[in-house]
Amino acid sequence: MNIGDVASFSGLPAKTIRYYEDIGLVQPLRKENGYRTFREKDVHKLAFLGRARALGFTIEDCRSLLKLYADTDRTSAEVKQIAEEHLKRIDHKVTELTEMRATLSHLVESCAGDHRPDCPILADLAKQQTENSPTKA
Amino acid sequence: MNIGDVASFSGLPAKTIRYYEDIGLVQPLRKENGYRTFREKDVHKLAFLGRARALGFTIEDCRSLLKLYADTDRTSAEVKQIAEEHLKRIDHKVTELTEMRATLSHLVESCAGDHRPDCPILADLAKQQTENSPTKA
DNA sequence: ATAGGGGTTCCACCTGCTGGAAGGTCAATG
DNA sequence: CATTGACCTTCCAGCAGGTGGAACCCCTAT
Repeated sequence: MNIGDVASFSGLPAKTIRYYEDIGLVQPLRKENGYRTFREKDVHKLAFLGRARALGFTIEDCRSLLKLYADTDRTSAEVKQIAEEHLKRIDHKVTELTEMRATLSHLVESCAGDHRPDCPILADLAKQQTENSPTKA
Repeated sequence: MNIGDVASFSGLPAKTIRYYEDIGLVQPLRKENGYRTFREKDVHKLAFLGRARALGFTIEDCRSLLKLYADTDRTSAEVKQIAEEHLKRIDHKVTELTEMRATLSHLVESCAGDHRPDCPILADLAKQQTENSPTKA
């Protein structure tokens, strides 16, 4: 299978597939002419990657998951741990976004959005506040 | 005010402040010795930036917001539009994450997480599926 | 004089691709 | 047999939004 076929089959752009080879996630063979040849298992791996990425796993997570997938001596605990950590990351992000959303939608609602310059959104962004604790540089 | 003072005052790392100067968000003066000197208004701008970034606005949004802030001929409609677009982005992201979360937590729950290798998480990631529509390369 | 805690620049790296240039290959057509 | 067009290849640059580090200067206190 050439990369184009794999791309349409897996839903991943050819560029991404090449990138995945670059970072060592898949190892397709090469034909005489230099073209990549993807075996069943390569295609399967790429589909796996596509699904894992769609669930938001990082590339490093994917690497670990693929390793575990290939390792019949794995324990499901190892897999679950990765998934749970990822779940935590997702929850964290959602919380963050939800807080932003709350503040922002409040501001948006209070803004007339007309021809006048007065704007509570800008006012809020500009308002003086008590000193922040410094973030580590 | 030196950069360190501004950093602890605004809560932004010095590195970030330099970066913001680099991309033209703030224009501190320079002392004879090359040190940056931040005026009231620079510090104010940086605080503004810190708050806008904390609400998730992109740097380009921040640039626009600062411009509007400085422009007394602005209309609140212009500001509101930026905020509303950002709100939409946030909602989109939350939806995305929530869907991931649903799938993922379902998988995590179904996984024993013990010493055995059988794992529904891996099984799901590996499962054969109907052909995807190709993503544009 | 020296030590430390500022500051400066510049360059590389992070994540996860994506775009584009410059070129090789292959199958089909004129 | 030449050419066209759709493939494929590599490599380099760039996106966002910083962050880390090296190598160096500056200022104050001891």
